Order: sequence, then C-alpha cells, then structure tokens
Amino acid sequence: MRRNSQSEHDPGGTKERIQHVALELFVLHGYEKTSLREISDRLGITKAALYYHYASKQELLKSVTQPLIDEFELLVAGDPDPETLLRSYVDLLHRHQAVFQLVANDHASLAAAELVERSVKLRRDVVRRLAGPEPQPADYIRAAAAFGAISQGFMLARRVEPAADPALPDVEATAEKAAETAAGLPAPADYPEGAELTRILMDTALAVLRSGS
Amino acid sequence: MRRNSQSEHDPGGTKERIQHVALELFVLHGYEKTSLREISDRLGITKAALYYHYASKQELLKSVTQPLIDEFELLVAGDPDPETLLRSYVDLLHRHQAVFQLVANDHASLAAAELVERSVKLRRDVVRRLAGPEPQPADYIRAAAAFGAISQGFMLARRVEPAADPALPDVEATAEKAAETAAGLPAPADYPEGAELTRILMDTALAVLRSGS
DNA sequence: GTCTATAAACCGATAGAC
DNA sequence: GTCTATCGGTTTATAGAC
Repeated sequence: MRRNSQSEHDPGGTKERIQHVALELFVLHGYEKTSLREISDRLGITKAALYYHYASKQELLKSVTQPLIDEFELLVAGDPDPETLLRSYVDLLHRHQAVFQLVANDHASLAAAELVERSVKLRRDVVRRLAGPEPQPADYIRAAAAFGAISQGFMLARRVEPAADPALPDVEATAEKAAETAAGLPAPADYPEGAELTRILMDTALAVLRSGS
Repeated sequence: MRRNSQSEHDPGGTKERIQHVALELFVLHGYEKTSLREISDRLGITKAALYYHYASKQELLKSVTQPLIDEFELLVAGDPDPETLLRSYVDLLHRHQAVFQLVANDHASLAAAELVERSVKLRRDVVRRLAGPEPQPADYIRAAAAFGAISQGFMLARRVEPAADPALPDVEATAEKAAETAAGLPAPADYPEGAELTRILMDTALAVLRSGS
C-alpha cells in the first residue's frame, strides 16, 4: 500500500496542511470569525479548492477536533483512579495543546463540531471520578477546581502563540502577539516542560483534592 | 432627578431588557453566532428598534461586558495581598456570573469588545500577585492554577443554564439543557453558595499556592 | 486538484414614515 | 420608540472548465 488515506501525519499532504492552517486561525480568531477565504489565502489556493478536500467548514472543524475528543473518551473509559486520570490528562494536553486551546476558549467551535454533549459527558465523568466515593456537593466543586487548576496552569506554560511567519506580513496578529509575550510574564519557552511540568501540575491538582480533608 | 441614564438597574427599562436578553444569547450561542434578529425577536421588537438604543452590535456587547472588566481592574489596582485578591475575585464572580461565563468561554466576544489587551493585563497582574516575591517559573504556573481552580470550581456551582422560558417554545435550547442538567451531577441549586462556597474555593486556591513548598 | 464564476442566504446597518 | 424596506457586504457552498 502507498499511503493510509486517513490520519497519516504526512506533513506535505494537502489535507494536513489545511488542518494545520485552519487550527491556527481557529485558535487565533475563533471558529465563526475565521472564513474559508482566510484559510485558502494563507495556503495559496482558492476557497473552492478547499471543498475538494473537505465537504464543508464544519467537516474541516470536526477533523481537527476529533483526535482530542476521541482520545479523551478512550482515556476516561478506562476508569482510572484519580491520580492516573490526572496524569493521563496532562499527557493528553501535551499532545493536543492547540486543539485544547481552541475548544477551551471557543465554545462556539464545540457547538459547531456537535461536540457539546460529548464534552459535557466527559467533564461529568472526570468530575465524578475525582470527587471520590460518596461525594458531597463540595467534593464536586473541589474536583472541578482540580481539573481547572491543571487546565489553566498548563495553558499558561504551553500557550500556543501566533506563529511569527516571516514569509507573510501577518498584519492582524501583531497586536495579540505584542500584548501576550511582552506582558511581563515568562514566555512559554521559559517554563518547565514534560515530566517536570507534569509534576508541578499534579501537585496542584492533588492539593486541591486534599483541601477538603 | 428622575432617572440616571446609565447603569441604573431599572428592570423595566428597554435598554436593560435588551442587555439581559443579549447576554443570555451570547452565553448560549456565542457572540458571533448570535444575530441581532435573534435578540429582537425574543424581545418582540424589530432589529431596527435595537439601533435606537445601541449604535451597533459591538456597543451592545461592550455595555454588557464593561461592568465586569471595570470592577475587576479597580479590584486589582488596589494591590491587595493574595488572599484578599482571591476573596474579592470570588465576590466579583458572584455578582457577574453570566458575563464571566461569556468572556471565559468565548474569547471571540472578548476580542469583539476590544477587551483582549485589558484582560491579558489583568490576568498578568493577578498571576504576578499570586506568584509571590521573587517567583520561579513554577510559581507562575501555580498562580495560574490557583486562579483556574477558583474560576472553574465556581462555574460548576453557579453555572448559568438556559432559561426555561415557558412563554416561548425555545426549540434550540432543548438539547443543551437536557445534556447539562440531567448529566448526573448536582444542579447548581444543590451546591453551597455565598460564604460557604467562597470558603471552599478559597481553600482550593490557597492549597494550590502552598503546593510548591 | 485547482481554477473562475456565481448562486443563495444571512448579516449589520441605515433611511424615512408614523 | 418602533416600524417597513432596503442597501451593501460577506459568507458558505456549488457548477463546470481545465
């Protein structure tokens, strides 16, 4: 066989290049604000050419968001204990930073991808598992707080910034980039990563869960 | 004097009714997806009538988001110690639940309201203050995690659900409502509120900040 | 696989009557 | 303060040539 037609990483593949550019623009401006013309312009093709590869804007969005949600569901379905669940979640975030940033900051994209139900269910299952046995209402709050601590802590350290594409003027991203990087906080590159970052985030989440005892 | 023309609560005032309906729809579907026709239909007036009260869709959005951001800035400008800052933040969330839910979940609305710079600056200042003196990169991460713990914990307990408006069929909200309320987690009304909720959230955030020692 | 051209729908916003 | 009518622009999506 020559090539698997789906989910192959082949960085030169047109479908993958479309996904990459689309994801970047979706994260930057939001799904609704990003037009197909914007995406095709950046790829140097026309809007109509996009439709050869994806049947609709919605399908393009789905193809981008599916890997994260599928893997998350698989993870939760394994019924892991709280610590394993949290550790796997941090690992998931590492491998799907940009998509996570998209769906976390742009609920409209979740809705457009028809992923609201699945993500609500995921969140429910995670919170339930973190809340422990015979949970009080306060235990659910602590579970959600632990989940939020990891998510927000991770996003500070591993935020996807507008790509400084030297080939294009990239006019519209200038303001955002300046506002975030020169904001007086360390740049993403300065934070711990990998195992060290995971350890820090795990400590915050476990501290939250223990804060009720 | 008869009436202050700005920011009076007068629940019968047309401007306030518009803000209320607009906020609800913005939270539900996102700013970009919500059309002025949708808002005016729900108010029983026409789209054109909206323009008598607000010069543009953007101005309507700004009028809705401004109270939260203004008060947040005032709060941070006071240079409070971490515990006071966190406590005031929880109080702020209590008084601006819906607006917070909007800007937290729909970054497109932040951008449209031209509030990205101010909110980035706010976040930076909060994280800095929570990170303590001579912070390491890991301290910033813990600060962001503490902030996220409070925000997400609060949102679980005080989430704004689609209004069950018996006067209108409210077709489009059915799926969302069913998915969220019947999801197997306590309903917002079942969680602690006020001082008790504040105490729980404060404990989670302080536990995160202490997790580095 | 990419193009030009265009259809069809919707949007924000304005003009002007009442 | 609300209405009807409409303008100008953009969007997603399709048809058909190459």
